[in-house]
Amino acid sequence: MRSSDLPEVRSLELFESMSDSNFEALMQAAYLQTFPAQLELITEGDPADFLYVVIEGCVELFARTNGRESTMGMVRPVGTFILAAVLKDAVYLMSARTCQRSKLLMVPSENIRDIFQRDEAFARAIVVELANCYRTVVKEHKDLKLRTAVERLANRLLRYHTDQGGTGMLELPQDKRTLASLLGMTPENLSRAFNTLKPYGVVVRGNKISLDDLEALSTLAKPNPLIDGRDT
Amino acid sequence: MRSSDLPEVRSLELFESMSDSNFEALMQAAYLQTFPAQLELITEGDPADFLYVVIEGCVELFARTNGRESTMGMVRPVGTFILAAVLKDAVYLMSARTCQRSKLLMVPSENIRDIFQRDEAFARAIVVELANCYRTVVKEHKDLKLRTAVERLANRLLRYHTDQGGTGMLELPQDKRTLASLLGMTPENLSRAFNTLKPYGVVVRGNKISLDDLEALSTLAKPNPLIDGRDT
DNA sequence: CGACGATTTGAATAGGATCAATGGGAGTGG
DNA sequence: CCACTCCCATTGATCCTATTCAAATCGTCG
Repeated sequence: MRSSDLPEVRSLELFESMSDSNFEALMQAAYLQTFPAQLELITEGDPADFLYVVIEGCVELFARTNGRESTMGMVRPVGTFILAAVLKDAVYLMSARTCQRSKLLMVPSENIRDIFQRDEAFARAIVVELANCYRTVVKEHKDLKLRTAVERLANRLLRYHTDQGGTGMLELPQDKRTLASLLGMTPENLSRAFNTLKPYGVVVRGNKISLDDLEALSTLAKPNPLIDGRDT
Repeated sequence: MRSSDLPEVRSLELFESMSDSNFEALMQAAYLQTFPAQLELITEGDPADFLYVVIEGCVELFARTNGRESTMGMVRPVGTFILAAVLKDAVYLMSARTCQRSKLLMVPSENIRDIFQRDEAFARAIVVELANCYRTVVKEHKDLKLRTAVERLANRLLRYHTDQGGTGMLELPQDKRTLASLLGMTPENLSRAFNTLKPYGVVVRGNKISLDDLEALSTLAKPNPLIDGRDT
């Protein structure tokens, strides 16, 4: 792989504490590749051959069953996906596709497991990463089970708003279609949810949103750090 | 703690590969305690002081927000809960209460983190356990997002049926009220879902169910190992 | 037997999905 | 630069699912 990409990978929490030689070994075995948009990278049910790291672009995790499909998450630089399947040497539970042209690092899962056995610091970093993944999904699950569609949207807008600096403006980081699926609703329903939020100061112009009455929106949304929090 | 309980704890996947001395140390620091039914053991948002192991009885994990409440999972002997919060030294994301009189082992989280640092085998076991937890929640999340209430119930019945030996009979391992919440619906709706399944050979007598037409039920349920599978 | 909680049933409502049709850019090709 | 096309998003109408509220029934435990 190109060494210019190494620093950002190395600085990933997952890789930063491992030994130099083990990191070298991992990178030796890894592939760095650019994929076009809308390419299905992995399919649920397939054996986990690689751990993926998103270097540039964006990847959508999704799941299918019985003809239906739902977006499970989005991965942006610099983030990894399907770590659990790799560690367990199991099949993927989710499929993944590129949203845009994307540069991905693919680390063979054998090498991950191998070095995991030998590098204590790496093993510990993996635990932290896994625990984060776990807690993220638990929060999403709570979100879905405890809130209505409008509440989920309201809280999501507040989260994006905070992430993007809290200027009263925000940009949706994905299609409304994808956002709808991520929030567990149909595109039509998302559109109506935006209308429902209009009286709360939510103004939509394409994928740019302005929040003109944060207080009202927060009162409706009732954000909860144990669901919406970044880290807690 | 009582040494008669040690073997079953020791044989937990999480503890079985760690060194004897570290296991001793963990157990020295741990408390074994019996709690009455319906006692709230931990509350989401509280700091994670202990890792819990269910020795006898049953514990319900649940979450609350904004006045609503939902069952997130059930833990039976011998299983652990809230490992991720303990490892991250973070707050609990879920609350827990006993369903029945239950005997629990409480291991101070400091000791867990301490030995996790020192015992490589333990660290590895933790990764496996965490990966399992993660994949379980992902499956539950897929279940909720991709299936209707009736489908969720049908698949759940098939799973219990298999777990209990596949004799055509099964027993619900919890209240219908709790099952409903676990499946993300109201008790009333669960009752109606059972009625919907009657033409598919599902006969309900209290918490005892018989499945008289497995083929029809499976055709409706379309079970998917990537959602319903125990281990995959 | 009586009381209580859990479950079931019924009726009305609300929330979301589906189907169908329209509007609105972004990109393409003339 | 403009017209065309295509896809996404929105809107409307309707249907279906699930929730809510209310009441009846069942079962269990004192």
